[in-house]
Amino acid sequence: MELHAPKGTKDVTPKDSWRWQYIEGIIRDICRKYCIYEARTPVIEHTELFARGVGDTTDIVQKEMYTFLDKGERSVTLKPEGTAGIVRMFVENRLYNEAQPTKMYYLNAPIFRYERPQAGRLREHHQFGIEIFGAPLASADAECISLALEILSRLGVKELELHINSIGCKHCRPLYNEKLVEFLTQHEHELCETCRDRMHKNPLRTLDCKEEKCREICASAPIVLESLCDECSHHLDELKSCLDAVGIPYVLDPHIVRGLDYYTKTVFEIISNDLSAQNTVCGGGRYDGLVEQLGGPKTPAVGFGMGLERLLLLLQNQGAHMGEPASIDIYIAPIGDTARMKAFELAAFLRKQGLIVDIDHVGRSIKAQFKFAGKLNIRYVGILGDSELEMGALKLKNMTSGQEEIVKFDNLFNYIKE
RNA sequence: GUGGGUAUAGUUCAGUUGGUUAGAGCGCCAGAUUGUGGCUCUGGAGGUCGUGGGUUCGAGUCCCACUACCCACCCCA
Repeated sequence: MELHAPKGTKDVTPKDSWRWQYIEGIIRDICRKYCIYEARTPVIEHTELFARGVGDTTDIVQKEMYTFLDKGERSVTLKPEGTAGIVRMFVENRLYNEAQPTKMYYLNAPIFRYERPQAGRLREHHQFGIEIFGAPLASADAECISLALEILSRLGVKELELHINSIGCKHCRPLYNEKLVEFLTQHEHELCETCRDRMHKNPLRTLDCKEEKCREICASAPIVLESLCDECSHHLDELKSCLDAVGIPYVLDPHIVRGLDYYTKTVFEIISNDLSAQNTVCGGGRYDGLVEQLGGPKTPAVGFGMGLERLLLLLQNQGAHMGEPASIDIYIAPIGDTARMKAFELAAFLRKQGLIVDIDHVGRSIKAQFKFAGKLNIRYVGILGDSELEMGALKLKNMTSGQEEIVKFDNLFNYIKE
C-alpha cells in the first residue's frame, strides 16, 4: 500500500527547508526592529474559543474546522486562524496587567481548515502574524501594515496592492447593516442564491461576492464609509495620514470585508496578481471588541495574518532570488579503511572547532566521492589516503578554483576559516 | 459542498485507427580516467501503464466504477 500525506497537506523536505528558514530569518529580524516578540500557543484549543471568537455564523466555524472529541470527551479544534488563540493567551496570562501595549508575533503557526485544496490553498498551512494589544490609535494599524510591507519588500516581492477599508464599530455598523439589508431586499430577486442567503446572516459578505450580477448591484449599494460614526471615520483618516506620512500607497476599497466576525474599524488586505485565484498574501484588521468578548478587560487590538506557503509561491512565481542553501566548509574523502576511521575522528575534531563538515558513509570510490561533493555546496574536499595519513595532513581541493594544497590536520581550521 | 481536467520509470513527458519485448530527456549508479567533481562519450538499474471490473482473438490506448492529484467555484492566508 502506498502512503501519502493527507489531502491538502505538504511536506517540507530537507532539500527545501532553507527557503523557509530564509524567510523566517527576515521576519524575525524585522519584528525585532519593531519591538515585537514571539508568542507560541497550542495547535489545539477548546472549540468554544473559536465559536465565540471567530463567530459561529462564519463559514470557518460552520463548516471548515477540524473538530473532535479528545479521550476526556472535550471538544477540541485544530486552530483555524491565529488570532483567537493569541487573545486567549493574552487574557489567561493576564498580560493586560503589564505595561501596554503588548506586541507579539507568531511564526510558522500551523492553521487547519477543511476546504478543497487548490493553487495557494491548503488544508494545513502556516502563518506568520502579529497582534498588538492595548493600542487604540490608528498609528498601530499603520505599524502593522508597514511591517508587513517591509517584510515583503525585503524578500523582494514586487507589485503588491494594499487595500484598506473600515467596517465601523459596534455603534455604527448595525445602522449600516440595516441600510444595506434594506437595499439588498429591494434587489433580492436579482442576487445569486448564496447572497440571498447571507444577506440575512451576514449582509456585509454580499459586498465581497464574485458573481458579476451581484457585483453590479453592490456597486450602487450604500457604502460603509458613508455610515461611519465620527470616531470610526476619524480613525480611518488618521490611518490614511500615517500611511501617507511614510509613503505607503493604498487603495480605499469598500468591498473588502473579511470573513471573520471580530473585526471592527480597519480591515486590510495585501494582494498580488502573481498568485492564482487565491491572491491575498496578507489580511488583517482591528478587533477592538474581542478581548472583552473572551473574558478580558476592554482592550483595543489590531493584527494580521500572512500565509507562508502563499508567500513562498509568490516568491517563486516572481522568480525572486532567495539566497542559497548553506554551504559546507569541508567534505572529507577517505581512501581505504584505515583512512576512513581517521576521517571519522578528524570530522569530529573539526566540528568541535566549529567547522561545517560532511564525510563519506557509503564507501564510495574517490571519484564517486568527488562527484557527490560536486552536487553539494562544498568549499573544500579533503583527500585522506595513505600518503596523507603518513604526513598527518589532508590534500585540500578548493572546489571553486580547483587548486590543491597539503594542509596539516592542526592547521585545517585556520586555513579554511581565513 | 459543487464543477472541470489529469493519472505511463525517481521526475517531466511521448506512445499512431486497439496489434509482438512500453520509449525519450533530466536525475540516479557505474565505466572511459585503478587518487580528483562540473563538460563529453559509453553502459546499467529502475514500470503490477493509479485500482477494480467490462468490451475484444488482442487494451497503456475503448467503456464503466472507484481512488488520488491538479484547477476553478465557494472561502480565505
